[in-house]
Amino acid sequence: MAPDAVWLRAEGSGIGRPPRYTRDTVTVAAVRAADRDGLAVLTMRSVAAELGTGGGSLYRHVAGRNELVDLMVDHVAGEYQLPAPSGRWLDDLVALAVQGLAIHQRHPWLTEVVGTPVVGPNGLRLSEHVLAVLDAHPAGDSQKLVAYAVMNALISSFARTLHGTPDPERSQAQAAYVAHVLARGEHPHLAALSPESPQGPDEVFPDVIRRVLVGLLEP
Amino acid sequence: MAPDAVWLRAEGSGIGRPPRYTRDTVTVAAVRAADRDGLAVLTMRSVAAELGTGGGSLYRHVAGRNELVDLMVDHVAGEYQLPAPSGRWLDDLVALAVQGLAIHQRHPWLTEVVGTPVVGPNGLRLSEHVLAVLDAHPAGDSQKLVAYAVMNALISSFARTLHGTPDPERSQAQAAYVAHVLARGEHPHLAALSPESPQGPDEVFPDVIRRVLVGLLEP
DNA sequence: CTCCTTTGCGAACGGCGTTAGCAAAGGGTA
DNA sequence: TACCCTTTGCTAACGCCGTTCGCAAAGGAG
Repeated sequence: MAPDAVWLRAEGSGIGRPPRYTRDTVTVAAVRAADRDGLAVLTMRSVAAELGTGGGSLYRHVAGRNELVDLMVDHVAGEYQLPAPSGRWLDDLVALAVQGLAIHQRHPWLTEVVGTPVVGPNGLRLSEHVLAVLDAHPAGDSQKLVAYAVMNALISSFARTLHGTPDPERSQAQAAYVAHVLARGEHPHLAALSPESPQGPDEVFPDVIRRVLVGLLEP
Repeated sequence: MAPDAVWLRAEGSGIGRPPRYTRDTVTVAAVRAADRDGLAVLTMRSVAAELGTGGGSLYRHVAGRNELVDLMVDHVAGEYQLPAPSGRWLDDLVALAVQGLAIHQRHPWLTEVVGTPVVGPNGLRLSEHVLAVLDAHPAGDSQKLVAYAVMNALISSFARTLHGTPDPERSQAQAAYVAHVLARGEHPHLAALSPESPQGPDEVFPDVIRRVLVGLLEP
């Protein structure tokens, strides 16, 4: 028998010793620590220390680290503002993607989360809203879901390149290797790349999303 | 002083006790173990056991686990077949993306690798080839690089949905929660989704890639 | 006041990545 | 052949991680 999902397990039965932390308290502390230090160094003990307690105490409110990450992801998914559809689905989706990129910049650890997309209350609300925006669109369901998935993939991808590498030593070593290979004269197209890009990735992002969505949803 | 990248450090100086394993031997064993068990349970000790030795022995050939993963990624990037550009850049790029999806299906652990794209010899070869395919295209460098990044992001995203979740219990719990929320009557668009998709994601993949690339690279 | 349920918390367990120290294996030199 | 020198293989150990367990503490019900 599989255990219930987090969002189906009630908390605070009302009887017994009253809880000092809630599931949300733990989640907020974890998000704060991850915003500051990143997800790789986020341990149960560090989250507990954020609350002034020991590592084992969290397991009263959270089944484990993975579940805590799920809670964190859905928590920041609640930062999406979902205005009523304007009737112009393309504008609405682009605005949504821009919001997603902003959320990723506020919470850079989001790009370190791998796995399948977490569907908590806020994730479902977002999915529902995307489908509502596309309600009048003649495309089929699977086509709309693919567009949604592509949108999310591009948000993550752009956010990753915007953050840069979290390990400066690694990027330096890689840059040195690339320079060494390019100096050998092979890979002429790579060597001919202009080192400066005319505009940053965050400037072209809305246009990229718009073009991609047009390509996917305009016949 | 940052240490050199893996691909700049020579191995096998010719003097001293001859090595029993090479960097490539370790990489191949790690790829084999990851293909079988996944990246999450791939430990230094398990890779070493694949070679019949102890965990600490690997550090003679590899600086650490992260570097081993880099080697693995670049190793499987060598599976790309890079034929001469045909002159039809769109067909060439779509074929390349289909190859990438096949590589991800042969090595499902690739989707678990996060971080920045690894640039080893094979990764550089692939990038060079993409730029060669787009050589005659009038788009600017940054536009081509964005298209390349989008292509890779979509390959990973599609591969992830194709593999399904690695944890069946988790997906079952999430499905139960989604059913519970949908039964409450909110989220009408989500509830109205047809449970069956007319065609699998791998069938629509080439068309999706083609549409996205057209949207990005056709004015 | 006493029971009962729930929570907080520290210690402990197994496993992980990584390191240190030493034995082993071959080439160079006489 | 015998000896040195360099490089490799391997085991034990360290510190840290996620997780579990057992018990003390805190409040409501009777």
